[in-house]
Amino acid sequence: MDDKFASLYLDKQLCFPLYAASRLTTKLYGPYLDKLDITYPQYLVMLVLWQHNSQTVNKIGQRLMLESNTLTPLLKRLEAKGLLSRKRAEIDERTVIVALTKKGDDLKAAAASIPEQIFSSFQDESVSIAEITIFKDMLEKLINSLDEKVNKAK
Amino acid sequence: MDDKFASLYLDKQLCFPLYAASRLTTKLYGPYLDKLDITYPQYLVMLVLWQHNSQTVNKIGQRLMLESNTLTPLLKRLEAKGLLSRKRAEIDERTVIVALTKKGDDLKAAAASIPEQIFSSFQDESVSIAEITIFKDMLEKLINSLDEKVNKAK
DNA sequence: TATATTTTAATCGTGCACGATTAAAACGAT
DNA sequence: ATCGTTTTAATCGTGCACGATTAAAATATA
Repeated sequence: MDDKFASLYLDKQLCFPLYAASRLTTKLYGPYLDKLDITYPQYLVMLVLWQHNSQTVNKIGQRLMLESNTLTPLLKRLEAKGLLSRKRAEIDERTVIVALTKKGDDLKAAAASIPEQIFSSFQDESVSIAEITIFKDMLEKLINSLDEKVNKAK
Repeated sequence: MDDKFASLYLDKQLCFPLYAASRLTTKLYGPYLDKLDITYPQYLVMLVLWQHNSQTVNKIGQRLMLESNTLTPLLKRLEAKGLLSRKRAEIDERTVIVALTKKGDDLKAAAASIPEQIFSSFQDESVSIAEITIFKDMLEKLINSLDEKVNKAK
């Protein structure tokens, strides 16, 4: 059966599975993050801070591909939870330095088991580690390509 | 260098690339969807309706993995644009039937070139069609696995 | 047939995403 | 040194996502 609109079928497109997979992944983290009382985007910010503490809003944005319009309110919420501090840099008053508090740093220990638990929940599946590695490589290639196209103006 | 928190590094995780790829994909569609005056989630709903017209909110939700709390307001916006109609089914007053209007159906022609244009923007890349196919298969496998884990209660 | 249960869409509140704009600080070029 | 440009974070408005709840209709059960 020939259909000149076949390209518009949902299942022919790459865009929907990416969207669905991303949302499902967020939900998968849900129960673990509830225990830490943070959301998934907040978790990503904490990951960045646990790996490289004390950095500008801009730097966090580069690492997560987010800008201040998203980050500023999110960082304020994490500040309100007592997990980080925000203060203007003396050397350059335009920038705001975000740094973990003791409480924020301590949360790292509670979060340490999450990747392992997420990972092991896939162990009984037909998806091998080798496959996941290939998949992640392709995903990163795709991101680089997309990033170039989307941000070509900048 | 040994690091007991290495698993918490952003670049070791699968979750972030999925999140980033999904957001970048949405942005890539941006310019094309601006011309149709719809958003990306609205485009997904239209794809579903172009493929199978006249269905309940529930059915659309199954296809996009969304629920009425997200869909109802979104459908109302598309209704306000004159692209679809919403009305209670006579046979079962609980359900709402969503159907394309003439205008909504006509938009299909304008959208028909989008997948091609998106696809061709990757042509100069090092990503082959074969690779994309493998990637999509893995993505769907991942979605099925995630869906099972996330919705195991239901 | 009454009553309990399930299904369906809608509503509400919170927290992202993001385009567009703003204000202040820093920088650069004359 | 001054003035225009760039950089940086913040603000604002709109539109998702989604957990929790609600109300009405349909269905199942006693």
